[in-house]
Amino acid sequence: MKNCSEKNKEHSNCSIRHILDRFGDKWSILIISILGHLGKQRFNELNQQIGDISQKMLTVTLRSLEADGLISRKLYPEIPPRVEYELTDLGRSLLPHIERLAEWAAQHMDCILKNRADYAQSKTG
Amino acid sequence: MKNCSEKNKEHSNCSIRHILDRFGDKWSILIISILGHLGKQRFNELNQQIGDISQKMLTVTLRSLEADGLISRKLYPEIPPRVEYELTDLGRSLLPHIERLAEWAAQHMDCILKNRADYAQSKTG
DNA sequence: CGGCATCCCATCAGATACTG
DNA sequence: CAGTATCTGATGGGATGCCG
Repeated sequence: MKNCSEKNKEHSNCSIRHILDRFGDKWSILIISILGHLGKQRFNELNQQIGDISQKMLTVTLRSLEADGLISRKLYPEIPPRVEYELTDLGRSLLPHIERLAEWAAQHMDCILKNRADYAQSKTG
Repeated sequence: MKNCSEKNKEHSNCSIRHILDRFGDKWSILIISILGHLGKQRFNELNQQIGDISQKMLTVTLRSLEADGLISRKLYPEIPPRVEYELTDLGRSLLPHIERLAEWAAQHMDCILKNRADYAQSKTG
C-alpha cells in the first residue's frame, strides 16, 4: 500500500484507508456483527445466519479475520469435526463502532434509497 | 439485493449489509472524510488529495455519492469549467461515525498488522 | 477543467468436485 | 462437518482518447 504520510497529513486519511483495505469487503463487518450478537458460532451456523454467502467466501473471510486477530478459531478434533468461531477482545472492541454505523444506516437508508431513486429519475426522465 | 427480513430478524444484519453495499467500495468513505475535513473541493483538488485514484473511479464514486444525496455537485458554467463538491447535511451526519471508526483503526492497526505478520509466520514457519 | 466512452486485463467470487 | 482445489464467469478498475 501507498505510504500516505507525505500527501495527506492533515486528516485521518491513512487510518481510513487501512480500515477500508481490511474491512471494505462484502462480509467481514457482517461476520463480526453476527458473532457480536450471537456469540460463539459454528461454521455452518454462520453460513445459515448470513444466508447467501458461498462456502468459499465464508472460509476466506474467516481466515482473514482470524489472521487479524479479530476472531478466534477453535477446532474440536471429533468425528464429525466441530469448529467454533468467536470474537476476540480486539474484535469486541470494534463492535460498538460498527453498531453506531448500523444505527445510522437504519435511520437514513430510506432517505438514501429515495435519493437514489430520484437521481435515477432525473437522469432518465 | 436479498430481502433479509426472513432470515435475520434478531440483529441489524440488514442495515449493515446496506452500508457495505453502498460504502464498501474503495473510495466512498475516504471522499466523505476528505470533504468533511477540508470542506468544498474541486474535482482536481480531490484527485490530488487522494493521490492514487484514477479519474474514472473518482468520477464514478462522486456520482454515486451524489446519487445517494451525501454530497452536492455544483457546476459553474465558466471557461474553463469549475465543479465544486461538498457534503450535504446527510453526508455530514455520517461523518462522526466514520471518524470513530478511523480512531479505532489508528489505535489498533499496529496490533492488527502484527497479528497478520504472526499469523503468516505460523503458516510458513 | 472536468468529465464520458471504450478497451482491456487482473482480481473476485460462484459452482463443482474431492477430502480428513 | 468443515473445509481445500480447480475451473470459470463476473466485476473492478486502469489506460487511452475524445468532448463541452
